Amino acid sequence: MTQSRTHTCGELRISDAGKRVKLCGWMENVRVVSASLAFVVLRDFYGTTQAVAETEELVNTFKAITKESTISIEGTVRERGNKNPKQSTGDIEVVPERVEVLGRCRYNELPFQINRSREADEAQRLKYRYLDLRNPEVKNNIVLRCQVTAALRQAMMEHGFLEITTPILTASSPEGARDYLVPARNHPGKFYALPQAPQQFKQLLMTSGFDRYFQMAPCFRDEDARADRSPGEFYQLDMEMAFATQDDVFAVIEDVLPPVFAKYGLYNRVSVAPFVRIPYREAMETYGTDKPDLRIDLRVTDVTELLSDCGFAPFAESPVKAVVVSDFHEARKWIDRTLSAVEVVSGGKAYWFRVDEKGQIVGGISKFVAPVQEKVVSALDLKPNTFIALSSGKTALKTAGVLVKTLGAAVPGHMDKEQYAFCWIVDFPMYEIGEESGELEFCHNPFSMPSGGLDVLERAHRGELDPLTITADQYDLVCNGVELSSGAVRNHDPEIMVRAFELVRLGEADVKAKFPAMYNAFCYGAPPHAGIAPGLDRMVMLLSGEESIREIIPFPMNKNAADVMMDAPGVVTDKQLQELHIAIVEDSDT
RNA sequence: GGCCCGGUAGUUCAGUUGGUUAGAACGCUAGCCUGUCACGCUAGAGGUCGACGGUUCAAGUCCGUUCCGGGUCGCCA
Repeated sequence: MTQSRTHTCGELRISDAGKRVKLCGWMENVRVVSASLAFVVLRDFYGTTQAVAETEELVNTFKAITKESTISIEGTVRERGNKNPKQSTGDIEVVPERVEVLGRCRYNELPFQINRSREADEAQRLKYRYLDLRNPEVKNNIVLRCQVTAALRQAMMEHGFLEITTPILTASSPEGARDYLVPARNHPGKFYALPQAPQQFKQLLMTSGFDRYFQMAPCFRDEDARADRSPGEFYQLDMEMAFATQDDVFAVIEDVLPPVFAKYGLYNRVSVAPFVRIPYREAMETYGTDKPDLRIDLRVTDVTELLSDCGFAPFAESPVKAVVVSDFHEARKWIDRTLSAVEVVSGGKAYWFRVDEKGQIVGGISKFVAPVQEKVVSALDLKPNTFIALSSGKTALKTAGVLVKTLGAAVPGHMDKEQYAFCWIVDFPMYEIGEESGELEFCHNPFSMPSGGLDVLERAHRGELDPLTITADQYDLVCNGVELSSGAVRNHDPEIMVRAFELVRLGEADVKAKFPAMYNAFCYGAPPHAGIAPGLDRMVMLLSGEESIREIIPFPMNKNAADVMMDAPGVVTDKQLQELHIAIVEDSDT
């Protein structure tokens, strides 16, 4: 290229008519109208511009170039005879005098058509992600991600936070998710781990006196994927504040996130500070989940007393939960389809009956409910045309939560969709009875400060208080039913830490063994501190409206944590293995 | 690891109770077309129906096994 481009493909307007320009880009399409008339669409990052070929020679030149080759076009801008109001550059076209192929596309058939790549098979898209990203619809999500990242970073700095990067090669942490391990060449038999989160480092920074820390932190967890959970790696807006309480953290988040959501999201209605706060137990009881979607007006009602004796076997000696949906007019087929979708998602059974237009209980398990119709109708205040979905057994609450979410979204009139509705889930329990062990265990993480501090723990140790009633100063940030983040006021006191561990039959030695740096550091005078880490990927998902997390990651891995484009994970040479003191052992179990 | 859904042309899909030569759209190739913009028209090429095994006179279709992809439960302090 003797001369660089003068304009981008999204730039030229009617006022540029007459100018001599040079454009570069991908040749998206050639529309051949006759032997001596063709229109060429040139695309780059910024947009598309049409060029016109008006001689047989030029038409043949373009016909000979494969689509998606990169080319440069030098020529003159001209007002179009037929303008295209749908295009920002639709008033003009370029009459080429010189066309040069810069990078020839060697294939006349691509794995998928660029402008329709979103419809293509996902494995193909991921293998040819560099082609997929040529599609403006796909590319725009990545642009959005950059803008959101930049806006969050700027807002955090305006709030006095310093961005500090923490190690990627670090120590394996004993709890939580599976670690990604990295063999240490100079330490035979030893491994680094990729951080599941910069948790301990940010707490150490607090101990060092960095008052307000944040980081666009890469986190690595070797756990299975979901539609909203990328396998392997993800990013968090990780932050921590010294001498801070729960309210201080909430205030920062309530100040930082809403403007970003309003500016870059699909909806400009966004919760304002203070966000609704819902205690964990209340959320579970009324929404059937710890990540309620406040845009939905349905609630879970406990009907155990009302229905456990109705003779329907699955309700006997089991909690029974109901979701009452008013103004319901869907058909039987719809009900079957919707409830079976609920069962797939929740893993539990869903039952139903409804109140018809005459006020009679009909359909589903009505045979069992009709005999106690009066009691049920008055207890639940049932009006005609009401649908009642029910769940029971071990998964009653969870299934009810899925019912709320599914029915709320599917039945007209129960969801005010076009908004970002934030809430805080607070007062998480500190301890629970472990399902396998049957003994007291930490519910979430042992870093959180128990509400009430040392005093509460001492009372629990003395048997004056059920440890299961102890809550932690721990909180989740939820938006539209999506868990964006967990956070907590941390336990910065070694003594409280030890006492907290002792309740689950561990002691000082265990604390020291598990978190040596943090325990030692806290023994040198640590500030009370608190923090949170909203997931960047999930936020961008909400803002873009995408339902798959892969749509907002530049180069995502597939469900099985494989990068089919780079062929990772892949085999390595024997020499590499030797240097790392690694021997491959075949799986022997059958 | 369990469960659910899917795998048919380069791509996205249809394919009825098993039945003659497996179709459509887009894309591709060729021809026609002087203002297209999802250009249009005509013709053509393109298939190991994921793989293996079975049932049957006959399998894309039924059965079994297996591989791959997605969703979900477990898991994700």
